[in-house]
Amino acid sequence: MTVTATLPLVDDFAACCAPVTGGVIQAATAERLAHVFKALGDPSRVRLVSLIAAQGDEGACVCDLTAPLELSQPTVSHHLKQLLAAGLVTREQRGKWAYYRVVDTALNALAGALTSPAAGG
Amino acid sequence: MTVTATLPLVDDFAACCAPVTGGVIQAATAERLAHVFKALGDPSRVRLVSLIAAQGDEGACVCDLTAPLELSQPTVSHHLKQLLAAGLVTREQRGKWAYYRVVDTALNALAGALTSPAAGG
DNA sequence: CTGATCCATCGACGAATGTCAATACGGGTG
DNA sequence: CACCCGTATTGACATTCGTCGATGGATCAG
Repeated sequence: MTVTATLPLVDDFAACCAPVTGGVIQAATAERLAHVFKALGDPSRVRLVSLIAAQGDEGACVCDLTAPLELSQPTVSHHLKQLLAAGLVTREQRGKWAYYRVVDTALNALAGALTSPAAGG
Repeated sequence: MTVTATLPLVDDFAACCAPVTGGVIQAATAERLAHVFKALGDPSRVRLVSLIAAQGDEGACVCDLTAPLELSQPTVSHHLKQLLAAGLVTREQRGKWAYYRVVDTALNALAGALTSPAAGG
């Protein structure tokens, strides 16, 4: 695994934090990264992440998310499912409500896949 | 606009670096962010960015990109167009060839939209 | 000018996506 | 038990997307 790139896009994204910039990434890695990016590739889902993040540890239930997005409840559930599959949020059933929380480490890992390896080599 | 979020997703992505975590983002901001994320939401384009980044300042021409991706030349051009529209790469016509380069600042800004405001806020 | 090379655009096609209304599931409440 | 409420799933639909082959435009070699 030669390291010649000046860029980012971790070579082993799933393996956490990824020292990034490991030259050209593998096809499988690209697929995993693209899956996460695609989850953020819709305005509604970006807003969803922002709204959920704004609730912090408390989490946000679906009923709080439909109004600000002006979307139907099934559509919101659909988007949440994709964010969940991408590992960007977690789901916890508390009584009758489902609470979603943002996975900060996932966002940080994603950011790490984008930025240079701190030029530290 | 109250600032209560613990999260990211810059409130003014286009305005650079974005102090991020400015509470809930605007719909327009979400749209711009989603547009960029969507550009990275395809495995081929993620690999493309990685391949181009590996060429550094020299840049990469299309002819060097079709083989590793095992895609037709029109398809690669199509993907490059999207990356260009998202501001993730630049295009420079040098003689007969078109050279693409990665825009590091765009990747950094995107990463900034994902990470917390350094917990300093 | 003729031909070859690099690249972008066009047209087409199957597949995936975002959205909704309707429905089903599961947990509280009476 | 029956009923309501919050959520997920299903089915449908128009739109977008990823891909290719064919074509066109621009540049370099003869």
